Amino acid sequence: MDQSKRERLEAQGWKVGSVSDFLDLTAEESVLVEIKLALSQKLKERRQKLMTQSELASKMSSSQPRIAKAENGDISVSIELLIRAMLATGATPQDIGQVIAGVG
Amino acid sequence: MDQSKRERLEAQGWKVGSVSDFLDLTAEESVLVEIKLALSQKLKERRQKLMTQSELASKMSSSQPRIAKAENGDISVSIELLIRAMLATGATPQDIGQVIAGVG
DNA sequence: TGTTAATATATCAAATATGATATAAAAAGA
DNA sequence: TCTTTTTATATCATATTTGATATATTAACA
Repeated sequence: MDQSKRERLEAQGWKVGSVSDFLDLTAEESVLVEIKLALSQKLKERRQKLMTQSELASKMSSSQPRIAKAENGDISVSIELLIRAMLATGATPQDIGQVIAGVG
Repeated sequence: MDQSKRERLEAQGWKVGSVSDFLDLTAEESVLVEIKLALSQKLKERRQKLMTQSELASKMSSSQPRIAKAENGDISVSIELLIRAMLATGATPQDIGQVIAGVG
């Protein structure tokens, strides 16, 4: 993993003290992180083409700040919320599956 | 949706009072339920070939009862846990993506 | 520039999900 | 059958995730 990726993770609260600490994440843990980041990024991409964060938030009875966190890979956002948000942008299960399959 | 599917959902705690109540789920909500059920089923299928529920539970520092709930589509199990469990059986992001893409 | 719209950050109480434990039920094998 | 293993169910204190709110920052644009 390169420096910039690590910094991006750390900035969002992922407990990454150092590269070697990061390597202590099990393979499964880091795949999970990567899945979340991939969903975040795709969500942002889709949402920006269609509506504001506030509009998306109403569509799914959430809040604008939570959408901002979802799009920025904040650690407090669950995969569940990311998927709900993707669906609210009109993404199909195929779209979502493709994003996840693209990890790794 | 047929009667048996509805009964399966209700048995797991999904709030499905009647067929028409069920239809009040937004499209997004029911897709989310279907994604969870699809992951549950695939998890059970994979796990059974490889190990006991207890063994899987240790691998991911969870508990046997929670694996049972995950495999049976219990409403208290998050997509997050389902994905963690899939990964602990050796599933790849591709495997998981394929399951989700297959919904709908 | 100034004004407005959009996004980001911080905090928090309430809701939900968690692993643990105990134990019941079912399945597998003698 | 009896015994052991495996899976299911119930309960619960703890931890995590949630939407809401307030507000700061940034972007868009007149």
